Amino acid sequence: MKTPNQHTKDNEAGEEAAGKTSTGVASVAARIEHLISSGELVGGDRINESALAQEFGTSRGPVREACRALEHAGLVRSVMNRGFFVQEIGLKEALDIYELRAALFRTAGRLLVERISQTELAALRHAVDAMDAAAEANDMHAFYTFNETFHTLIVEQCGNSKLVELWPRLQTQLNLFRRRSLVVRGALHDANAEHRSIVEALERGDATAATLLCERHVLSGKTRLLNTLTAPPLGTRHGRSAASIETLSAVQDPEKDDD
Amino acid sequence: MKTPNQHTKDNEAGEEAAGKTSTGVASVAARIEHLISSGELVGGDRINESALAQEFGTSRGPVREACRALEHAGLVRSVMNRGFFVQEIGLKEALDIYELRAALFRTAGRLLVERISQTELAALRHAVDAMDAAAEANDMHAFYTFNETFHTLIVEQCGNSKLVELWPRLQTQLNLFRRRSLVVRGALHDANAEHRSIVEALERGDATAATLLCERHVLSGKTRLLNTLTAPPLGTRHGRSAASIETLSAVQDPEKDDD
DNA sequence: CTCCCATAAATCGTCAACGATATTTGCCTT
DNA sequence: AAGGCAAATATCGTTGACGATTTATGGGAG
Repeated sequence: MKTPNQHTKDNEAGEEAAGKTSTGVASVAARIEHLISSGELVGGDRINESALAQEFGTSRGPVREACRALEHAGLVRSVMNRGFFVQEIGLKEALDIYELRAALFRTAGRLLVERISQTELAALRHAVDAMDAAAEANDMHAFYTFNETFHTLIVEQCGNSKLVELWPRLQTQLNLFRRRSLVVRGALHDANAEHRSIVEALERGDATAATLLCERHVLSGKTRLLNTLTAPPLGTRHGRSAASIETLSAVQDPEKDDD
Repeated sequence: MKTPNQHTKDNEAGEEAAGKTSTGVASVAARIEHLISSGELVGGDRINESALAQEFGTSRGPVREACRALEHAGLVRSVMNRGFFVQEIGLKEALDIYELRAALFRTAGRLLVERISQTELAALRHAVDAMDAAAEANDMHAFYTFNETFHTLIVEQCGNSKLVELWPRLQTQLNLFRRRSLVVRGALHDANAEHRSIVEALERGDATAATLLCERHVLSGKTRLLNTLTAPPLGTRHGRSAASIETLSAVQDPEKDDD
């Protein structure tokens, strides 16, 4: 898939998936980001520039630059004379991010109504159907994937470049929140019902409905997160099977001592 | 664990926790940002690392890191093997930023209603009154200043740290837009009327009104920008007086105090 | 035995230097 | 003379090294 032609003429030979037009720094930043999102680097952990440089087969310069970029991206913070630390995302900040995502998604929906095409609508419908199927099959990973594509589709087609630029950044920050993907089974159907109503609003061209539904969908996600946090961690509800609650992603924080 | 004996360092007190504490890099980034906002570096211009380094009395390393940070801040873009270029903000992107600001300001208003205090309300009222006075006196600079404080007050007190972090970044990006501060005289009163109604909604604790008014205020600003752009640059409309249209623009801030 | 201070190790922030790539200039060919 | 190719310049990306500061370690005093 070629990315739609932007406006740069000197962008040739699709380099890497990162898409950043810079240098190896983008690759290094991506790898650090992966280290973080994969859980190898947990919030609050210090980033050893020399070690990372050696691991990446590069020098400290690019690592430093990547960290500086990630700092403004909100993934790490820099402390004077002590280096870079992985940003810790507490519950408060996670909820704050949900608010921002709601605001952005709302705007995306509002803008998208005016310019959505049939093919994009079809793609959205497909994603929703796939999520329904995944929810039925209890395939959390598939659900998670199609959920992301659904949101990404809406955001990336809304036509607001800055919003497109901002959305994944918030998503990544949110992924720093440890118990991110603790999803209750029933919530999947709820969430997808919201997805479906969003698509229906888009089909009708109902701007106000799409706007409101998009906002409320994210805020519902915020509520769902709160529910999963206040609710007991494992199935005390039915006790039928641990499968009713899936921890899609590593709730692993085996050992973490800092400060 | 040891008592901090000699802590007589006269650094900027109480800023370390914010993450701003890094090194001279922050200072370099600030200076580059100032170079951009002051107009010495125009959109599309290339950033000569060596020259800047020499001008700042530092080396290329910090300059590079600062540029990398500014890249993720949206002020510059990096092109492989060609360096950093000042980001060009066209009309389309400026309008996109207005949409984002509207979404964020809307959320700020919604959140602020629940937690605003009397002192903050008083501060807002003071800003509005000052803006009215400035509008009467046709003092564009004062109006601009109090306008900024008004928005900043609302944003910074909304309680959403991520929003507080994001708002000034969008503001700075918007400042890259060339004819940013082309303001029609009558628009000042309109804008301040919106300000006043926002404050009134906040006083009443009317959440829905505050939310809507905040959003529409920014969108009105977007419309005002469009009007100033589509309208002829100097008063050919009424021809009454050139004073009816003020170009605050070239005003290029006498003193841009870095926060 | 505990606490405190001096010393040692580790790591960061910064710098100057080296190869690599883009841009410019000048010469040669048609 | 115009266009294209090749050398020359300028600038970038990266590297390794050097102080500066923080953290860990060990010994001595109370």
